[in-house]
Amino acid sequence: MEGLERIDPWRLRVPRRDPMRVEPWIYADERIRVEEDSVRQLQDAAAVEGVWRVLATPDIHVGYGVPVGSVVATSGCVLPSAVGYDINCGMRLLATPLARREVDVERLARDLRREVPLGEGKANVRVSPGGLEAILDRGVAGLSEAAGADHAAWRERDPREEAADRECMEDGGSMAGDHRQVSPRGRERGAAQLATLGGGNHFIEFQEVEAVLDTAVAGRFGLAAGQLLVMMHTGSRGLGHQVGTDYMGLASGGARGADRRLGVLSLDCPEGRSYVGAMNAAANFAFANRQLLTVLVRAVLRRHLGRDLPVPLVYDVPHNMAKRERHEGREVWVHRKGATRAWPARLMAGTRFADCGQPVLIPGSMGTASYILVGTEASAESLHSVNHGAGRVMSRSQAAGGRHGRRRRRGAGEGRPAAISDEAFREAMRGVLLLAGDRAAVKEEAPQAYKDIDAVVHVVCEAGLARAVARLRPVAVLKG
DNA sequence: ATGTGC
Repeated sequence: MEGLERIDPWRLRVPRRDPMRVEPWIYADERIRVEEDSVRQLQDAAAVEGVWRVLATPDIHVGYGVPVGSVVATSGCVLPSAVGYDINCGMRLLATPLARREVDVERLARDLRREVPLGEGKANVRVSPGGLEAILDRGVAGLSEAAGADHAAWRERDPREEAADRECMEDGGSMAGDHRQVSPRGRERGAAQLATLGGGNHFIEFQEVEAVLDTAVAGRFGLAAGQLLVMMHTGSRGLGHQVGTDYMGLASGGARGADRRLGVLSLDCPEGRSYVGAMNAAANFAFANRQLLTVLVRAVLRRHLGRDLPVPLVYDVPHNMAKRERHEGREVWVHRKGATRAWPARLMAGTRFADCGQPVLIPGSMGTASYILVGTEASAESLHSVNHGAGRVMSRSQAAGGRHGRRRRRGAGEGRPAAISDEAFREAMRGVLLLAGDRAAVKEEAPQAYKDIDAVVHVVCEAGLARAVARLRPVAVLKG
């Protein structure tokens, strides 16, 4: 793209000019498409008060104010639009001890579909107001206090298993949340939404380990070729969305640059500290959501494959979150929006990953491979961050030809790339069982609407930010 | 992403 300067085969520079305060860079090679509008968003983010670093991963694409696939570090303030609406949207991977070929995956997937509401606006587990407060304040650690929900996802929890699970979650599945900073409307939206999947790119997928790329680390993560895994991708649902809406609105009042969406909240003011409490509360809700979905997944696996089947959690990683971290000797707020923390062994001291580094879970698009990576010391240059997925190349309406393909516009719509045909979609999904909550909407997530995950992962590995541990192949996918 | 938009 014009205006970008190539640093080396894996890095592009966005030259600094007024009013930018810092110079962003992008991890991308010649195969990675970088939209002009997403570069403009990086330039705008680089002009925000208090900004210290701006960088983008190869899955970069346009987001609300700040691109998805970006890392923005600030000092003294937070930037809610650099976290986005789906606070603590993240990935979780469960391992089974079984080979995919010895399991009837289709039966499992169809059974799980009956347990998990798919799509937007769905409800499942309802908790009391006090129970919700415990979850918002302590995440997975608050689940045992939030007793009383009459639901299988609650009754079938195993406290010992849950304690072991917490050792395999970023921040132990528990941030310093403050339920009082979540608006009543946000709490209402979340009250009955635990153990739901949501829509868009969220999924639960049965996968097979197709290739082990680092035998030693894969062994440490409990992964071996041919193994059946369950991966999930979901976040904080309507509750997190409401937190994002409330605080982006609050921050926009003080926005100084061209884009009103890029308002910051100073941590010297109550509003900034409130956002941190509310964001952490929403993050806790998302951790609890993935935990209760895990209970349902385990219940289905055990019903079919044996009551005592071990189904350990490999790891749980957020990819939309702001966290206070120490980088290059200073305390900064690292906002990862569609970017995943990738800590090397040294930074995992005191955890069960102290000898190998943090598992990094990278989904491809629907119907394509996913990857397990591990962080490296060299990822310090990206503030220990990698991509979060493949990244869009087509908007939703573009992929489906209008909202769910129903609206086919003439005139203004002419000249834009053609929508994905039903035949091309079927071909791309060949060999993968697709169970979709909304048959029309699912085409918005077609593989063709996304970048090539192999190319994206290639860049972060070649740039030295992570090492590839395993490549996973989808077998059956549940979508919203 | 989202009880989905002018």
